Amino acid sequence: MPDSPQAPAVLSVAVPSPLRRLFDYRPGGPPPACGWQPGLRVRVPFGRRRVVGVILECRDTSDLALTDLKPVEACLDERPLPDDWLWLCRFTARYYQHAPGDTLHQAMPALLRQGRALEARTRERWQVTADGQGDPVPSLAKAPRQAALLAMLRQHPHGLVTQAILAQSFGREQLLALERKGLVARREEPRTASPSPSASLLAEPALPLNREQASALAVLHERLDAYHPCLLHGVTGSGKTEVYLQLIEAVVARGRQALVLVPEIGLTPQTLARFRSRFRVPVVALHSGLTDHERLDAWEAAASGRAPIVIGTRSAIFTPLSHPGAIIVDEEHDGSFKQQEGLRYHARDLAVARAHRHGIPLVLGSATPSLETLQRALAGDYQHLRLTRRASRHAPARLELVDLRGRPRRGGLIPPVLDAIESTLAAGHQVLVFINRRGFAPTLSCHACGWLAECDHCDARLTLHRQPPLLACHHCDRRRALPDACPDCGSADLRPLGSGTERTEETLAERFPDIPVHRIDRDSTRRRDALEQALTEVRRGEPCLLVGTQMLAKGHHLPHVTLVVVVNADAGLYSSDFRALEHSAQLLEQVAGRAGRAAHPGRVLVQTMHADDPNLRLLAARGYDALAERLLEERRAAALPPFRFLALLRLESPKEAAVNELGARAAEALRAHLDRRRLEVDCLGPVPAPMERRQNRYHLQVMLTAERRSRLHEAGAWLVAWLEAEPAARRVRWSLDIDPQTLS
DNA sequence: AGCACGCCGACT
DNA sequence: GTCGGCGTGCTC
Repeated sequence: MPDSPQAPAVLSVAVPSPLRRLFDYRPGGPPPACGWQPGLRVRVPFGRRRVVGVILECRDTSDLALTDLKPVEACLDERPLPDDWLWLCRFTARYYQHAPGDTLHQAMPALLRQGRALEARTRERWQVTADGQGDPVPSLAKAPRQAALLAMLRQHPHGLVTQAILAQSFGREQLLALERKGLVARREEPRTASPSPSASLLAEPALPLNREQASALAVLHERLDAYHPCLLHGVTGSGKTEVYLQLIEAVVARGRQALVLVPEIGLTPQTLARFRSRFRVPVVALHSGLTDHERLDAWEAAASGRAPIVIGTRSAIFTPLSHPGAIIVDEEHDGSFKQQEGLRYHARDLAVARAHRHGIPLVLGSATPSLETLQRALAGDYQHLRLTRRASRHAPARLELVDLRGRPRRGGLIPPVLDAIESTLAAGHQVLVFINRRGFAPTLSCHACGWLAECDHCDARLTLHRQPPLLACHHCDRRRALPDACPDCGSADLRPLGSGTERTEETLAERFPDIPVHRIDRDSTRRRDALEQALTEVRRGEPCLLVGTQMLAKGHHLPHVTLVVVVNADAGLYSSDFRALEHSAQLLEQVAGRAGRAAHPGRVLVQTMHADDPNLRLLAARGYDALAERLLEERRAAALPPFRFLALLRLESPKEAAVNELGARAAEALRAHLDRRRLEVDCLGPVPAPMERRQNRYHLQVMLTAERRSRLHEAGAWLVAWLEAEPAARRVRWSLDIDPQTLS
């Protein structure tokens, strides 16, 4: 069949490939009923393969001769993919200078990538017919199970789905028999049921708000129809979630959808339960545990508008919404919102762009906002909503600095701290010991010659583990057996150096033999549900010790903990990464927030070798907000983000010479271009990355900084084009990281 | 990224 | 004689 008269001559298609351009095809196969349009998936020949691509442009001409274009094999959709989704993908590809095809591909559920149709899977719902309502039903006199089934279905005016019926130990044959007799009827419905219009929205009443919460909510309610970015800046325990819930209520009541982004470790069964128990409408969760089919169902339910509330981690920002009403980013400062490889997007920043595009409210929530967000709030770009009151009657715990210098340590802890732990346990409370290294000890050393166990693939020490006993590199997968003697001098006097979670756990178990010690780190929680199990145990409230890494710092509600100990606060103090102190302060404040949330006030003991450090002292004396303001002044003075924009070219190769040469040539070429074009962009480097050798690959970076984002963008685009044209760049892995989150 | 082509080393 | 190492080139 010939194409309709208005069919375009050329379709520009984004194909799954790292190439930063589109490929032109001629229309082919049966044309879609809606006509050729951007957003339609097509199967196309590409090289020697057949791939699924997305039409991005319909044109009349191509740079190539029309006869050189291959025809599309088939159109896979009846309607284009959602246009808000398409817009976001194109925005993302442009902003992060990433290949359009790869961007679209990553933002799509796996089944759509494979060419499956975008349609809701259905299930059957069974309802009693008018005939079935008649009483008694004579045809069931000799069929007691069918009669019982009919009686059960009569209890449910909205009917029951097959699965629920089979779960009541009725058989499919009984259903079919009732159907043949015209007593029940079935109908198909999507897996994610539409909210029934009659039912009330809330399944349980909203909680009362304090004055601050109420005024924050009032501000949000005022402008539900416009782009309205807000920082919800609330201390731990101040009730941010209740504000989210009541905002969502207002959004859903207006027939709109709410999208909630949470950090990777924040999508716990508790969080989800809190949302699900509040609302009578479906809450769709997007997490790593879903099957491909479930993910597609969720995507379709969001795109069709049947899912009024969508909650998920970073990648959920790419969920299409037919009736967007608000976007909420909880713990907006959390590092997991930034993807650290491939398409290096920041979900929080995309949330800003998306809310702006849709003209809807955006809530960025945090107790310890990122300096980027805080600066925008202070400058008035975002509305600054503060929640300063905690639900419990206690003021947030202050950090008490404990000087480590010249004190003997056991398992990383000094005697007065051990004493404080002892008296807390004696009072019947729980103690959380936070330590930022897992394993038994950060490394193994020879007491005779000073040898240190080092990885041969990375510029890093090997970590000593006890269970099982081995030396492991935390930067690659390298594992080594424990040596009996020093490989350098033969001495048998090998000793652990420093403490990790395992050693602190061991020390505490020895010192407090009657008290259970729960260790929470990546190793101890590798088994599924191990974390939830331990936390359930802890929530029972018996005195116990918790030893753990960052995993313990975030979110978990631990009402019986009244003492928090930070084994070493010094990691971020003197780092070469200008964001290290910000991240470190956020973590300390989060850890401190675990103390004393219920009936008892809390204490936070922070061990440090730098008890005189002015930043640490400011944090301890006046809290995160005061330190953040000082850090902002430092950033302004040093011309660093958020007062200047950054992009980082990362280069990596097993061959040291190859990265060094390419890095030098790229920086040189870029600097020449910047001079020529008088672009107000600075180029620094190349410099080796903080850990130059990782997994036997050499890492190098070139940094671009600019006061104006458009200039940075222009320079980045030029650099990418230069690298794509450069043959030597094909032997080195490189990526341009826009708004890098860390410099490592 | 795939995927092929092509041109040199140790095996059935 | 060929299986296979990874350099090079291409994808409408």
